[in-house]
Amino acid sequence: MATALDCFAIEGYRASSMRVIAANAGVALSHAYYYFESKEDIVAQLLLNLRNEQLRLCQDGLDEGNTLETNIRIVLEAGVQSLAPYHEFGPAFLKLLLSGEHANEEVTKIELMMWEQAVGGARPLPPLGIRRDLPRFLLLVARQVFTAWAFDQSPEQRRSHTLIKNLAPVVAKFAVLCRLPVVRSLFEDILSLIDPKTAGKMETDHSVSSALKRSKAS
Amino acid sequence: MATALDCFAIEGYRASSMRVIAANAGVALSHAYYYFESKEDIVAQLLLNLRNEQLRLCQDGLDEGNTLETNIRIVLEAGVQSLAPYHEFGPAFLKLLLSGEHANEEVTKIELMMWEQAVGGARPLPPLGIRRDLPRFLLLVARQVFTAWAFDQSPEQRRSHTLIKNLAPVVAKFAVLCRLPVVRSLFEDILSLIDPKTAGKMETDHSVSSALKRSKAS
DNA sequence: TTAGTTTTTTGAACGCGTTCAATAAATGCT
DNA sequence: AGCATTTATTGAACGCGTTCAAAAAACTAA
Repeated sequence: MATALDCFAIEGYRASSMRVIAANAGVALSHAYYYFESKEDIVAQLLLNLRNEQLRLCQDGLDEGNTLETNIRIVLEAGVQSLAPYHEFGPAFLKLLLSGEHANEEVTKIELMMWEQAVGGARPLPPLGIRRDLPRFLLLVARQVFTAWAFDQSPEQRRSHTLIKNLAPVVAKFAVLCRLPVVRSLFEDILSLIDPKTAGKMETDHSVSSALKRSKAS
Repeated sequence: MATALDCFAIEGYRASSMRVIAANAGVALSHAYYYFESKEDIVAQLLLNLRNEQLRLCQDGLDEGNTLETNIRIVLEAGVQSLAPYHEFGPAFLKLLLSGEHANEEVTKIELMMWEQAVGGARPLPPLGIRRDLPRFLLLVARQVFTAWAFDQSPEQRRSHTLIKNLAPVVAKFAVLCRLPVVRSLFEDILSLIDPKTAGKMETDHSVSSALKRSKAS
């Protein structure tokens, strides 16, 4: 594992074939598959390591009574900072996360933990009504930033940094606006979209007509 | 090309290796690379074909004075419907779109065209202030739905259909809420995030205060 | 017709991720 | 000790996407 990570860091993704990693570790190619199920497996472990580093990186900045906006920036910046040396892994990371396989539950757990700290440590505290769900929403936003970062071809991923800088105040502002009932219900609608709780019980196409009726009624 | 698409439709993605496609077309393997730069190239053309089919599919439903919500649903549903036979291509499609390579500009053009029709043909018309930018915003939303669809493992991608059904009213509602200045500025902030027009000249964090001031002033 | 040039088409090879039957080494049991 | 069984390690192979120099065919000009 250590050899694989070194290999990744030094030689890069494309150059770090299974053969190269195995050779650098002094074992046969096929022996690598005795320890790892696949190459994706190694990438998954790398991502987990990097998320732990992100957690460590941003732990200092949080819990100091910052603005929510500042905390959002701290977490996101720690993310791109820890991932920066492995930017070429971006698409592979993304595929891993989106496909929902491997041990990405652990990754999600770490990410959620960070966002809970970011929300809980923010002063002033976000509106009470959304305080509980805000971390999950921020996780969603962060995944979006991650997607943008993964394919960011600008030098040193400048565009991703700019995105973070501009996105943080928007999200923080949105959180504040959630005090207004209209915005608040929007927030809840968005969150309810991603959870599979109400999945798989409607059958007919009555939804079309009902949608028409509803929009006419309102 | 026709053989390749047939192959994709009949045998599926994984089974349709370059060798199989070439054999089915009655040519040598290397000859396929005389016509296509890579396998990704074929996938790109397939996606373009499917977007054209989506355009054709939803052309009937639009331009009939539907609600914006209905139009959103029509376009999104036409999307998943046309893509359904090629669901296993999802990750490949996604990588193609996100990496911004190949002829995906043409794909984006078609998508934008559909959203312009969806917005322009909606009755009542969306708020004047956002009418011009709404298509681009909807394109953004659609890409998000596409991402979810690509990795949707539920039978017949039910979850994606549910997502569309629930998402459409939320987005339509958001569009209506854009009459409120606070929500409207949120909308503009989000849109300004994705365009690289204001990229690489801001240094200070004045954007925070300006955003707050704007929401207070309005 | 013939020679030269461009366009099509091919076979063979490369490195990749992955699999598998086989051997070698370590371990447990009596 | 010796044998049996589990664990570690290997070499060889498979199919994949891709490349490339060279052969075949088609075309052009004298």
